[in-house]
Amino acid sequence: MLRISKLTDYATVILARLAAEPERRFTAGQLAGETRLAVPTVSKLLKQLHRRGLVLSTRGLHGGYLLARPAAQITAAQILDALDGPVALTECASSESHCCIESSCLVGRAWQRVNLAIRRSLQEITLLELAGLSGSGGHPSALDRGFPLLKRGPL
Amino acid sequence: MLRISKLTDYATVILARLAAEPERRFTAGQLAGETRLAVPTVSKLLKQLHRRGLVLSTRGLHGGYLLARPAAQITAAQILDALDGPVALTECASSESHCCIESSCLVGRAWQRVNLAIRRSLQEITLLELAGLSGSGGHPSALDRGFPLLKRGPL
DNA sequence: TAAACTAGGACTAGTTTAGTACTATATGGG
DNA sequence: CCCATATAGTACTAAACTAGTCCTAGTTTA
Ligand code: FES
Ligand code: FES
Repeated sequence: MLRISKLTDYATVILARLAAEPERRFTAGQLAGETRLAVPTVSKLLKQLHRRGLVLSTRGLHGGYLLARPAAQITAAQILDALDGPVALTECASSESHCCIESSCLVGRAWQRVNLAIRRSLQEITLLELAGLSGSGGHPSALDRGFPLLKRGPL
Repeated sequence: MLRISKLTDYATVILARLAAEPERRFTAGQLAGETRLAVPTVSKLLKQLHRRGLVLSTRGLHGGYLLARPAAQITAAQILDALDGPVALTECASSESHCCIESSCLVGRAWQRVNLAIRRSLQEITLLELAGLSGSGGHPSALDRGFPLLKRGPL
């Protein structure tokens, strides 16, 4: 019903691997080997992640990839945005695609609010947590506090 | 990044229309006319909604569709499930599709938890609110209270 | 210069989504 | 009884998107 693409999932796996050893520089091949993903796929994803500024890259011999910033500062929302782009929950409500109904439609706005709420939630989830590394630090996870999904109605 | 299908959006529009006049029996043609959607599409969606128990149908002359229960008792989650089925956020984590990684992957579980949290949220949102009818009643909307998206970590 | 990397884009196959059409079935009125 | 008007179900087509592969170009170091 709500879905993220397989590639986005893979990207998270890759980022999680990078997060586990923030100092180490990985080549696409190494990451592919350690995550058991196909090399071209990993390569493609890393390129995309680099373009969006989530990883740093070094070219040439002994080149490779590195997390651009601490895992705690990378959110689930950023990862999703990097790969799928800022697609809205509904097609109508997004950008300027004019839905034929639009005028008679109160629903679009409602979905849009739900969408925003979900986004806000995803911004609170860091790569640290996705990678299962959150327990180590003493800081309280964003997941530990209940946070409000939808603040005040009406939609 | 997170998307519901256009058809699901249409279905919501149709349901919202039904919710606005709960007593009235609409034919597929009438609903299509009032929502400015194509008749075959509306018809198809109504059939689906009937199969999932969200609307009641009457066949034959003077037949038509009716909301199966008060709009306040129909949730966004139910609507999404009715049309897209219970698709999980990630493909891996869902059902029994074995991801090639699986063992080395902590990420799947994390996404799954996020998914559950979102579902729980969507169960709190009723058709009443989606249709923009929530303001009329005196009852406090589920959206008015902040509710916890993710309770206790770690993922 | 040669080897080991990343950058970028083009391309293909597969799957999903959206939309349409057609047949069968139920109801009620003339 | 028969027909008009509805829904029920299924099957089909076209378009869009996803996943994955491949190839060429550019960059760095030994
Ligand atoms: S604006 Fe497109 S369905 Fe509401
Ligand atoms: S189980 Fe499939 S990517 Fe994690």
